[in-house]
Amino acid sequence: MKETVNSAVRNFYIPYETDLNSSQLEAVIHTEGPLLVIAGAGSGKTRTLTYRVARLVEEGISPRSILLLTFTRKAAQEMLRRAAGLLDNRCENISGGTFHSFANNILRKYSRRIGLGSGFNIIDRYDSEALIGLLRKEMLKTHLQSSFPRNHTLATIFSKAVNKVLTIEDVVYNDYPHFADYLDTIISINKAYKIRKTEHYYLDYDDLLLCFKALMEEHPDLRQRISSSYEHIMVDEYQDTNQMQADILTLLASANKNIMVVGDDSQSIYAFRGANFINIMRFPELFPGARTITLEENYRSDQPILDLTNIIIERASEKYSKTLFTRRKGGMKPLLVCTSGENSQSKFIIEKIHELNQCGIPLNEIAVLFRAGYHSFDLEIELTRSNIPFKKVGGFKFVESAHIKDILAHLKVLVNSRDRLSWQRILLLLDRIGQQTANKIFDAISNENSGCKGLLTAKIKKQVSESLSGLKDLFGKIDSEVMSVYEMGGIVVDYYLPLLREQFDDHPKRAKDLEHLLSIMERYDSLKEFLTDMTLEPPNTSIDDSLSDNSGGDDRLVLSTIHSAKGLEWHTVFVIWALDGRFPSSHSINNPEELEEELRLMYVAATRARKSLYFTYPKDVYDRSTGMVLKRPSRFLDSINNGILGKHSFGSFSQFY
DNA sequence: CCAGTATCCCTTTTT
DNA sequence: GGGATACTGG
Repeated sequence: MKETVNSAVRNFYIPYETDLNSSQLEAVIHTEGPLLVIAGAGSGKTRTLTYRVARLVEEGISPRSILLLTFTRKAAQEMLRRAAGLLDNRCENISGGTFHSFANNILRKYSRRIGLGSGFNIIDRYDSEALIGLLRKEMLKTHLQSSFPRNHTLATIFSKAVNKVLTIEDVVYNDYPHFADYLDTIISINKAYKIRKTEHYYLDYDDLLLCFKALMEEHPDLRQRISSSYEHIMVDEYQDTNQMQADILTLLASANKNIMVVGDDSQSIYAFRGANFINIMRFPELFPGARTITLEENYRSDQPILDLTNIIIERASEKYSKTLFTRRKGGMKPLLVCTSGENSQSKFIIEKIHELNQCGIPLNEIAVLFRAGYHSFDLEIELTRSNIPFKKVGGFKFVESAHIKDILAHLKVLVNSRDRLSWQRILLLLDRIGQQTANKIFDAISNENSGCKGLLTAKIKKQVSESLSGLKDLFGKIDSEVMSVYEMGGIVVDYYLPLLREQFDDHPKRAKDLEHLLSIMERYDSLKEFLTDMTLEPPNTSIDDSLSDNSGGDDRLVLSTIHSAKGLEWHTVFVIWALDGRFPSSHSINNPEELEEELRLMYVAATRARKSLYFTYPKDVYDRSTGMVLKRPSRFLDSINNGILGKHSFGSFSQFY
């Protein structure tokens, strides 16, 4: 390992000195000891990581002992692919993925050591809420008081406690003081939730991290083995990690201190998930002797865009100070456009897209970004009408729609027959079976103790038994030992189609989604793996997208939530609904911390643009929650002088306003 | 105990 | 403007 110190005298295949600027180069060749890279938007963060991966491999580090933790698996794959392009395909063997998927892999490997038996199911947020709801009903018996927190809120509280490494009590007192009276009940539901998860072999997202941490803490031999097997650790998007993840990193890096984290405190946008950009500020304390390198040269945006984004982020109160600069002078001034209504906002976008297209800008170089998934509904209708192909990223996911979850439930019980939530889902689809009957059937199946084949032999009342005959046939047909994932999926879909037609009036559309799901299944050899991926890394595209998948090819306009646009860039970016009360949402206006996160979100959106940037806001929108008419543009863009941000209006305005 | 109807809630963002 | 929950009739 000492030889790396003298790397300057070694010959490398990749011309690092010419390909990288001086800060990037410094980050790439600093391979020993902790390193913090503060990377401004568009400053070549991915480039730096990619070159560093290649550099480590060139230095002779075994790819398997390099760990690259990223925000999505796609990001990791993309980086490794690019590194392989620079060097060779050794780079593909690097261990990479999200914290959650990495934890999942380790836990599968050592599950027996922590009493998890041979397997576990990962439940998503919806399942976890459903389970909490079940327990709440069982425990409270009496009817829900309207002021008692909803399932969703309970799940949020539980999750925050885990991710911020706090007690339930802390979270309730800090963030939900109005529920303080219910504290005891909340705590006991949390306890019951934990117990129930163990009984059913469920791990929720947070448990993956929690168990992983426990595994490392409680088993020094495993900690030693795991941490010493990763000589180098790299973490991308560090500003979006939380306390729990920081703890895990400390454990992972306990054997070798070669840990590099990259992030931008100004782009921290996941506080709602427990992320805390303070993490990145504290890295030097956590790893004494850490080197800090700042990347400030922006390669993405033209000067006028950068002028604006620098002003936006200046309003943030706490940050590592850095000022981005570019050598790309000239270019178009960003524009703030007031439109007469939501629909004229959509019309404006469409008009501009036609213009851009005529100038030779391909559709896939244009993106429309928004705060929340539903903000694009009207635009989606207008785009379809104008025959402009698009793909939507973020918001509602394909796997979250009822019909997909139905299919997955049938497959989940094959893997884990104790999966009560899935059984419920399956059984409630059937006629004459409600909550109670479903519970009885579930108990009967569990008593058989013969996996999901227990359904075939379980003692169930005659009348009910008739409703079950179709389902029995189904499980009689499936043999998970010999069938392929695709085959099993096909059988389930055949069984399900009649139920689909009965249940949904838009069944033709949904049936196409099922075909899409089957085509995904074709790529998998193991059912377990398929189900894990559907929970841990589900396709991030919306339902509609699965239909338009084939039309328009790759040249499609991108509609995306700002969260899902992280790390990406386009020639032209439109940020719609830049209306005060929507962005920032009226929800966050009274909370300085939340408001600041909205500001960073606006910053992330604006810094996605290379050449042109538009903000649009419809005027005079009625806001239900506050009963106010929203008239002003986002406060993050208000009172910025015309020299930096141009102003326009579009559409027909009533003269009375 | 199921299934249909009334009512109330909230209404980001994602692993 | 929708989804989940509560209530009620059968």
